[in-house]
Amino acid sequence: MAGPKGSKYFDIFLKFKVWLENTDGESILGDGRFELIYCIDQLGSLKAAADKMGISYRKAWGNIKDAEEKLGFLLVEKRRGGQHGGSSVLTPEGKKLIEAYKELLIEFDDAIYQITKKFFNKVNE
Amino acid sequence: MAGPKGSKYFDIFLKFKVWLENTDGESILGDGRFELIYCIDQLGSLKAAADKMGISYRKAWGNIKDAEEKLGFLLVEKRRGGQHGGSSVLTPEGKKLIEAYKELLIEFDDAIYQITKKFFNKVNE
DNA sequence: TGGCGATATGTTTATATTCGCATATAGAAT
DNA sequence: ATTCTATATGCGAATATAAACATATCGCCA
Repeated sequence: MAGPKGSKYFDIFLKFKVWLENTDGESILGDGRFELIYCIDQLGSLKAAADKMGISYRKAWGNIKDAEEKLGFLLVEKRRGGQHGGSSVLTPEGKKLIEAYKELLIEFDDAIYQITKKFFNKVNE
Repeated sequence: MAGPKGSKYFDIFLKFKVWLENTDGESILGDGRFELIYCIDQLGSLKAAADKMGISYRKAWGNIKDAEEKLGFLLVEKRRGGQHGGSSVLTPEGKKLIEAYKELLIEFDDAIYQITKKFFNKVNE
């Protein structure tokens, strides 16, 4: 599930990417961060999610914090301390976001398939 | 015509980007380069196109060369010397590519509009 | 043949991003 | 109290990307 989505035709690929931006044109959330949020939801921990994705905890934490600051609300409810050091679970808003995004990607894939087919037909006319 | 395309909802935007890649995962052509090619077509000169886009000739030339190398065919027919120093016109392949890309973007915009409407409805449920 | 203007290209400088190191803190359990 | 582990965060190093500088070449025309 890593890397941008896209369609293939012969040896050239038409790729696409979707992401959220705020009014200042700053990137808030893209595929990578959505996947990270998804992993947090699955694993209950930012560290575990970072490990699973093969990125450093520092980076994962920075990404979540940055997204939350730009969105203006929390995506993850974080606790620290305790027997297991701490934990992270999604807020209702975070949960809603990944659900909506998941469906978005499915619909995108559908649309892309149709559009790119036409594109390559045209290029090879 | 600069910057990524997208749809708006309240103060958050859903943006998208499309581009071509080769089998090595190298980016070949995106919005910027397509616009550059379009300008060359309009102006008949790489320098004039670079000026119009506000980028250096060095950069414009490098972009075109890079794209051509990765595609394996020429996008622009270049001539140097002569009364006016030289000129650049699109090859038939280059022309086809920008035509197809132009239509692609229109269809993308359509699809995006529908999909993002649904996305934001879901997020705000 | 000398000038002009666009193509052609290597080299270097600057800027922006990302990565990773180091370190602090919370809090349940023993 | 001490230990254990995940959250929290500043900062300098390492890369990647882009911008800028410097020159060479080509070929019509005066």
